[in-house]
Amino acid sequence: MPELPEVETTRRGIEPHLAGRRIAAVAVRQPKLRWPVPADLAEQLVGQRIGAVLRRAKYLLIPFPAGTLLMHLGMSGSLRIIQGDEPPGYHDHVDLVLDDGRALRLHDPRRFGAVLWVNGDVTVHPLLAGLGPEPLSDAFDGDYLYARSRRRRAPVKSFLMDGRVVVGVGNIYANEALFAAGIRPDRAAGRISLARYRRLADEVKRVLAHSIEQGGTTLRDFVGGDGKPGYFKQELLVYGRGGESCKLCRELLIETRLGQRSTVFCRRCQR
DNA sequence: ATAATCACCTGCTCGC
DNA sequence: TGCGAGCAGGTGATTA
Repeated sequence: MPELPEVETTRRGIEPHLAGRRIAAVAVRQPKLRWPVPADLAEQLVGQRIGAVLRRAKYLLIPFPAGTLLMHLGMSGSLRIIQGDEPPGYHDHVDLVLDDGRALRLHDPRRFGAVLWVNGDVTVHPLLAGLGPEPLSDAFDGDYLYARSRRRRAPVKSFLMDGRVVVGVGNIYANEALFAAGIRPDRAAGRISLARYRRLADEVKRVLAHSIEQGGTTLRDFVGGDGKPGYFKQELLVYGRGGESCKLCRELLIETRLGQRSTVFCRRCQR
């Protein structure tokens, strides 16, 4: 479910309900996520007051004086605010119970998500230390992409989805941004001009920012922290449309596989 | 260093 | 209706 816009939508949805609250209890019904949920999580969190909910890449971070709660939604995770007496359903693995009788509940069928406690400076944690710039920051632009891509033979789509290059560009938005920029996803990253990378960086920013405005892309049952679905899906131009006709030129869209990921493009509009 | 593949896990759709 | 195959929004670990 979650790409960057969905994670950001979640962050915006839950933060107002968490800020200022103290954590009254922690319930872990299934500790086997991507990594084990720490057995001493409650000891770190109970009694602590939440100030803010931050995001770095697709990680959600809740900082405390002694360390940071780090969460990731993986492929199928979602977070929502519930009334504390709502009984947990199947795949409702973790609750952070708040002092106002509500709770933050993690639901994650595939369990690729994570809930970790990081002591001290979270930015030097191995999961975060090597990450590339945020796509919506000024550090990410066409000149940066061009410089990082020289002599790289991997497909530009794989390059764009590499978190060490830039974070937060998942499969949906990589497909969409490459279509918008008119670049074939299987072109070698090192063989694309500066001008075209400038266009690509602009389209990545535009597509992500617009999707965040729409509340993310709802596939299956994603809902933001406020329970509202995302509205971006209806605007997807290529993702999930393999075999259908291009909305710009009517050519049949090609669906292939790059780096094990479903890839859709138009061979007329993208070169 | 870079590129490709594997792995984690459940649920759903498809073809037979 | 049942069953195996393949696929799904991510990304760290492992292998060439």
